[in-house]
Amino acid sequence: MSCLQGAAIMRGSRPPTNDTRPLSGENMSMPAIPSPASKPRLRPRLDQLKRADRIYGHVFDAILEQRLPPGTKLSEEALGEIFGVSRTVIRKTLLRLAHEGVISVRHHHGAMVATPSAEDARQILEARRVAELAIVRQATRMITREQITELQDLVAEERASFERGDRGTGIRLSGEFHMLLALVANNAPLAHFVRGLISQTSLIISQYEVPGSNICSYDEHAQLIKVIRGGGEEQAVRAMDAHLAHIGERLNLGAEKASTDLREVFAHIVNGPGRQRARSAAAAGAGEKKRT
Amino acid sequence: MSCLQGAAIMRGSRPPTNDTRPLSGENMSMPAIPSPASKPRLRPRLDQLKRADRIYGHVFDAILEQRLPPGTKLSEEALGEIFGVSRTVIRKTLLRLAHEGVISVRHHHGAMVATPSAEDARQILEARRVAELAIVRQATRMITREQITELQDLVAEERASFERGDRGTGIRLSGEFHMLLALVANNAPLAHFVRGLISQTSLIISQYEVPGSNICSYDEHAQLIKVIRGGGEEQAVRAMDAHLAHIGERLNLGAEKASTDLREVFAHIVNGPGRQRARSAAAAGAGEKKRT
DNA sequence: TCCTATCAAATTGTATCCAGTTTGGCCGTT
DNA sequence: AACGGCCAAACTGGATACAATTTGATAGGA
Repeated sequence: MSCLQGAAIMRGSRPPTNDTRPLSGENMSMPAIPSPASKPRLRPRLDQLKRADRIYGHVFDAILEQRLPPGTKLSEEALGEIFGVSRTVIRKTLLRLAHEGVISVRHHHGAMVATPSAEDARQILEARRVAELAIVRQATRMITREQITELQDLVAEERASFERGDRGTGIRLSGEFHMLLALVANNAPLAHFVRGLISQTSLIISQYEVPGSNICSYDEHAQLIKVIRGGGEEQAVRAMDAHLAHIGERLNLGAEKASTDLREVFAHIVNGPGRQRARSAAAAGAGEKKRT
Repeated sequence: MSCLQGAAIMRGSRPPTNDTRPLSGENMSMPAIPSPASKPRLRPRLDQLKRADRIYGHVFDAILEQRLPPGTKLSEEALGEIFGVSRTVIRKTLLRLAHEGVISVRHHHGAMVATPSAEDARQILEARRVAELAIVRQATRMITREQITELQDLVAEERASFERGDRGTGIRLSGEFHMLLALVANNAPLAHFVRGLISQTSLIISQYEVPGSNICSYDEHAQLIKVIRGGGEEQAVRAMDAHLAHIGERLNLGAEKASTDLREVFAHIVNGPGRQRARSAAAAGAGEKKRT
């Protein structure tokens, strides 16, 4: 596992729903992502964030660093007790995480860490490809010398973290690399989109990565910087494409994990012998995605 | 204005944060968007949605159809009274709308319909271009004859709505066209992303469209279908690119609207003669986007 | 012994209540 | 008369209390 998770940059720079500027007439509720021009301020001290944001950050990090593996139940009461707040704040946090796709929430069933299917994984990686190729192309056009230095510093940190065995920080920084690149491209919606995809990629990796492949990708990041600095758009796009492809190659998406969608598994059965309750399942599934 | 707003398909098919499937082992909290293969069920009756979803839908539609113009204050108490629920439910709804970028929420100031800046608009349209070009390419590869028929029916409805003067429905259907295309491409994250961008485009149009340009785009949609049916990916991409470009051309993004970011307007002033409170503004603006 | 139905514990969803913040108005001072 | 500060009303943020739903367990019957 390597190079595709990210946490801090995304969390810190985005006091999400209720930050904002106090005296502005214009206003875009798009998550406030600082442009690279103004000292991105990657990791604002957690202390000075609002409680809800702090909790969000902690849970987010825990998920990305896989201390909370996919499928883990996230009880509102338990979380509230842990962080010393009422369920109100926890619910707000969970709603945000759900919206970003890292947890799934079911009516009257609570929240759990998302367990993307192989098909989900395929779609997410493809979406990342679409977004990040556009980002790297734009970034190659716009990047300043200062920003190149920032990226290089980031990769240096990333490498240092991995080399001194601090895998957690390494994973985080490797995600931040992709985020910082997105900020360079100066497109807030795209950056926000990629941020979510990166975090979901983390879940995918923890589920589908083949055991042996513990290759870290800071060297690919360094290579990417070189190409971007060179200014060749198409070359940069190809480099990013290859980088993302390598991520996909380390996954085993061929065989779906054991636990898949039950209704799909038993789709051929006309009407199960089960209790009448089976009906409610079908009804609840009305507006839901159904691939194939 | 035409062809870029959308409401129903997105709302209806997406009992957002707390829908989900009841008996599935796999689970992806990505918004559940039905695939085109299974009768998309574009407009499930509002009656059978949960209250929170119903309210969300009503507000969402009102914003997209510009019955709630940008800048409108959305008081929790007022909304709660209108829909006959407590503020709790309203807050949940507002959080969701904020996540999707159609409203902006400020700490202790409440929610208001978003007023994207010209720069926001530029970024949103560019993001749409990135996403929709990829979508149309993929859709051209995968589309079935059935899906082509669905798209044609949709455009027919769209045209009929406009021709009988039902502009509201027309606007909705014209957005649904883009959404349906995204569903054909069979990539849930991309479809979700585009959904948000489409709704934000609606806000942009209501702010920046030049008065004269009341051209409706069902003919361009029909043309797009033809090209897609033809199967030429590059041709389809070019057609979509042109279509999106036309949207941008109808906007006046050159001169920022009157009300822009105050801090930017008075940036050249060293330190306003104002009360000490000016400081808090600067502090609150710490983690916020700062273009240029 | 196995199956079914009823019931209770647990947990989420919703409403209400209290606290903190903002904002506009009023009053005193200069 | 104008400016600055104080105060109260309005509204949002958070916590607690109550209602609804799920789910596992237990008792009854075939």
